[in-house]
Amino acid sequence: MTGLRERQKADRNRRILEAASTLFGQMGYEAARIDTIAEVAEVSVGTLYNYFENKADLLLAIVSMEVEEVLAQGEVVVARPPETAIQAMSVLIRTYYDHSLVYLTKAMWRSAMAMTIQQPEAPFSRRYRELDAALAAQVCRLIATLQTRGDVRQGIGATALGEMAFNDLNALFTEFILDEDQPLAQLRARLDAHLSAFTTLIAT
Amino acid sequence: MTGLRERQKADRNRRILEAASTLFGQMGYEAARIDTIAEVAEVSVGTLYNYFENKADLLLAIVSMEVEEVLAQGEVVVARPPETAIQAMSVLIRTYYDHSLVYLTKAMWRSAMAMTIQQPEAPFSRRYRELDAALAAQVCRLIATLQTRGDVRQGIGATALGEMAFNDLNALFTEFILDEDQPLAQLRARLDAHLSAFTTLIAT
DNA sequence: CTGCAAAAATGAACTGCTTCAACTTTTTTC
DNA sequence: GAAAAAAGTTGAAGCAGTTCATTTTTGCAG
Repeated sequence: MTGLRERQKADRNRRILEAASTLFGQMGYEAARIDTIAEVAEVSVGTLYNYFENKADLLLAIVSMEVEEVLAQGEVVVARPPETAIQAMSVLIRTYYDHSLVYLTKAMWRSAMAMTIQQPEAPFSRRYRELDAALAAQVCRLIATLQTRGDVRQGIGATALGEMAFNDLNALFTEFILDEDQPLAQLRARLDAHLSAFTTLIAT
Repeated sequence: MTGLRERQKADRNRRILEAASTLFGQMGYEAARIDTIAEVAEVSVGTLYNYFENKADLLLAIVSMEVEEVLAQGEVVVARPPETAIQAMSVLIRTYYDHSLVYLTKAMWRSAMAMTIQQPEAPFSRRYRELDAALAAQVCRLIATLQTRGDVRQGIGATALGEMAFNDLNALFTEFILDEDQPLAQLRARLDAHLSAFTTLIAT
């Protein structure tokens, strides 16, 4: 693990990710040229392509790091869920939403989403879907907890409910990302409206 | 409307769509070259780009025609919905699902979806989202009918329920499209599982 | 330390979508 | 019906992402 080759490899990987992250943020995903990223990372274009399958793959590596952070934050909420069912759901999903534009722009999200759809077999597309599934599972676990606590009616699996909720909240997020004019506040408002309807359905 | 220029324009448009449709179907979206499409349509590449913004836009024009057909078929179901709530929903959504691979391949769907996300402002992306909204509205209308008929509980707006259901069914469809190995039968099975949970939630 | 094999880096060439300045056709004007 | 204007067509050049044969570097055995 401490061989020269290993260390150089890890370092190049880091430099590429750092360069890409900076440039995507500064000038947007589309405008950032592979040549420029390679130059800033101090590797050749060919080497960059030894480390990442293509440009979108590089972006998805960055997106994945972002989602991993959100997952960790969500874990805190699930561990100690707020009082009411609607509050608990609202706090968890806001954790997701509020974090979404810290490191990434809407354009970056759009490109990342587009790639996972277009090339579902690429390694980082798989990783992205895994993380997405992990987020959905987190929502399911929250609902299961609420069910145990007696805030959500029995008779329907927490997984079924959680996946339904997640799919809905994901759709809201996608619409938010697609509309450059929609502010985060509006996304939050729409979230609350949907959660209100949903919790009415599932409340005891 | 009968000026020479108008007629030539309509004819070129038709020829391009026909050529693209044939080639996408025959050899797949990625493998079909713009040059080839232009050649088959008997126009120059430049002309093709006068009629369509880009390759994906051309694909979306074809996808739109497909969705329009599905919308018309769905209208028949909504006009005379089957006996039970779960049957009604199942029949409507199966109308959507079953029709989806008649003219389009999974790869074509993936490319179309990816483009609407990546370039939301392109004219046919807007059109695609409009059609998507029309499908969602159709589901909402079905639920409203079921509500009037007394099969679905009052107190929650049919639109809220319909949109939630649609987002869920859309997510199922997206997973189907992303997985080249998943057969239509499995999508139908998953649909029934989700609808079962959903109708339990919303039934009177 | 030297030579050899394996691994990795390199960047010029390639690919296929897209653009645009020059050209052609159609319509309008007088 | 000729001339001017408007609309539309054309294909070669441009562009940016990607590939791959060549070169360089690293690890290892003798």
